[in-house]
Amino acid sequence: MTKIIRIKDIAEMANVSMGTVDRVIHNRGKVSEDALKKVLEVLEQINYKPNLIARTLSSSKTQRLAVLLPDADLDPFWRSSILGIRQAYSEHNQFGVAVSEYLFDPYSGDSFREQARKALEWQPDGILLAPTLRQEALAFAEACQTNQIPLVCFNTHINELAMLSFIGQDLHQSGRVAAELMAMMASPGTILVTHIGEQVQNSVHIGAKETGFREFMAQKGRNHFEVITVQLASPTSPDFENSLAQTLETHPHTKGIYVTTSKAYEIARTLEKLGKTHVCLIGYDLIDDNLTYLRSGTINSLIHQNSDRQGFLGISYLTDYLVFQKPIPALRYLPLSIVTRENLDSYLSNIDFSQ
Amino acid sequence: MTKIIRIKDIAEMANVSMGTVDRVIHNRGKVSEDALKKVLEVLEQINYKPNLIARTLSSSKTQRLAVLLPDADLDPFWRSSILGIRQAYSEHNQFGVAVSEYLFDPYSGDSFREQARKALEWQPDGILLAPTLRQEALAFAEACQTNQIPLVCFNTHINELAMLSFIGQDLHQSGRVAAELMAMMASPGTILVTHIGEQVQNSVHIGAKETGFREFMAQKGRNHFEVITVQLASPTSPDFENSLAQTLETHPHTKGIYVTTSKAYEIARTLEKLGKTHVCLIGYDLIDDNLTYLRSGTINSLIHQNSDRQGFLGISYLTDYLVFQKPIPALRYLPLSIVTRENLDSYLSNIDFSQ
DNA sequence: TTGTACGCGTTATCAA
DNA sequence: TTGATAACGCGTACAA
Repeated sequence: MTKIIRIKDIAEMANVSMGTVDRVIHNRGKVSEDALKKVLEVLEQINYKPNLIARTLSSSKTQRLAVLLPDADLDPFWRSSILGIRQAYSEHNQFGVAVSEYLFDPYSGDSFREQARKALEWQPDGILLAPTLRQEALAFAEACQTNQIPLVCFNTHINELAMLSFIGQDLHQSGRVAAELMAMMASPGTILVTHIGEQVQNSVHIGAKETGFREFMAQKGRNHFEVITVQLASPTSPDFENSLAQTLETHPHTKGIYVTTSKAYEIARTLEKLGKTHVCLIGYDLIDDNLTYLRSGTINSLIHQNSDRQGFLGISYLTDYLVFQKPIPALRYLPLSIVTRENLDSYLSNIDFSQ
Repeated sequence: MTKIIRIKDIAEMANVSMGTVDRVIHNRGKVSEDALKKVLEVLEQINYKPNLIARTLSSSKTQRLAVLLPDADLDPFWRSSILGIRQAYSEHNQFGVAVSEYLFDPYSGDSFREQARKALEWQPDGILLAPTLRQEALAFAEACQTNQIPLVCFNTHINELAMLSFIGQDLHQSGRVAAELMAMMASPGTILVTHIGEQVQNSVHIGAKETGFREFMAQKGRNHFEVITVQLASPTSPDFENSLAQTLETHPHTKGIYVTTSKAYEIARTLEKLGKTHVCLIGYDLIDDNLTYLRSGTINSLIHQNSDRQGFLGISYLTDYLVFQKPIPALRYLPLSIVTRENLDSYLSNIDFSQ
């Protein structure tokens, strides 16, 4: 039971006032050589840990956090991120944080720039960003830097982008996990890899998953599998179904399909129509459409990106950084969760974070 | 931007003093009918949320949390629980909680009673318990109840035990997940189920996993698998190896082994000696010995109980309940995480909880 | 029964 | 450059 050391105690030990100690600790200057030395000496000896409770109570400035992410109505993938963000907000707003959401069209540069402008206009103290568009994100990050606003990114990693922290998953390893699952579940034959629903801009992003997938298959696939990358028509176009049917005809020994995006349900729907549900289908993310087909068995497994947790951690990190002045990790990879029919419910019941 | 409503504000609105408002909110009595009514009226209209920061700063009473769990030196399974507990402590001790650990021998009633006694002697405000021994735990829970000490349990669920909250996993579903994995990975043949390392007391505990396993196999196993429960010699005895070898001889078509405890490494070690690593082995928990064999491929998959998270949540729940007076869930099932060679590292890098 | 005043540890302000 | 002091919102002890 070591008693707590307060600023007041330090002041007494160093024979100075609390104000001086405060100035030294936060090095705000305006301290004489002499006083500085005395205080530092005491600080060396004892292990001062500031009382964060008292600090937040005192400096009751509310920190404004702007969140920039795609509109979930345009891509359901983002629904769970928002849930995590709101959950974090509801847990942290008592520490004096305000969160404002700016939703953009994930494929429209104009939309992004518009929302980014609004976000900066709000004069936030921190920003959480899902950088779906490379060029636009880079420009925005620069704006943040010149404005001295800390930036945390999630979901999509962009190398050259300067940020405080990134929260997401290891895409390369994620591809390996998918391949491992495929090798476990599919019969020997042809495996299709498709990036349905993704834009060209994200080629790096996508490449990592495919590279990981192929790497595993080359190392551990025992030559049982032939991996072929296919480009399908957009799922919104009427050609989509034909395009898939034709691909399957071209590759009659197709035993598995790896969808590197959250759009596996589009494939599943068509496979059911074509009566080809025996094909082993692996995709990403626990969005409603995917769950339907995971339950019916057409989708065999989903890799869970923990998007809810990504959002939650994003807000938590910014709060820690701004409110509590805690150090936060520069990189946080979340687990590559393997979800099947049998453990699905155990994940769904954990979408809340109350801890 | 709704401004914060303080007790002072309520007092002004109701034309009473802060003291009166305080008495009403915490219903400590000593309030006249008249004043009570006025304050309640205001409270109805506005949505008062007490400032938890100020509350904890003010009432600087430290809450004492006693933790009762098995000594990790006697069973490595408990190592990660402790890590989670300590992590939670390090994050919450600024809110004025003190944690004291009481470690017992998981198979000794005497040891448990001894530690339980010490724990109560410490006069804790809340208790976190891993109830490995049924009878002893029930008696202890009663003692807690008569002493009015809130009790949270984790890992092992005991039905009749009165507690504030339970944190663990759905054992029956866990068995189903194991079976699903087995059906994916093992060739048709005999599957052994073994409860190695568990005591008879926990038959209910164990039964749920096996029931789930058999249920899945009966429903979805397509008669490919014959499930047989085997009782092996204790892994500490010299007979262990022989006992397993003999079992494998008795069941020559053995294609898989499901170990319902964290002791899969004992089987793995022997399988390697016997040169039978082709047998599909599924077990529980990311303890070091298991990881070695998961990496070497002798163990095919581990179901992760998130024991670290269990401990973390246990402390968090008690803190929420005692310090912040928040409601906490009566039951929290954690995900049934499927861990393979490829996604293992993504779990290991997440043993910290900094959020 | 009611109201007031002090303390929790820190930050911020202001006079010296 | 310093030190004293008033907030921050709540709990509590004590006086009215």
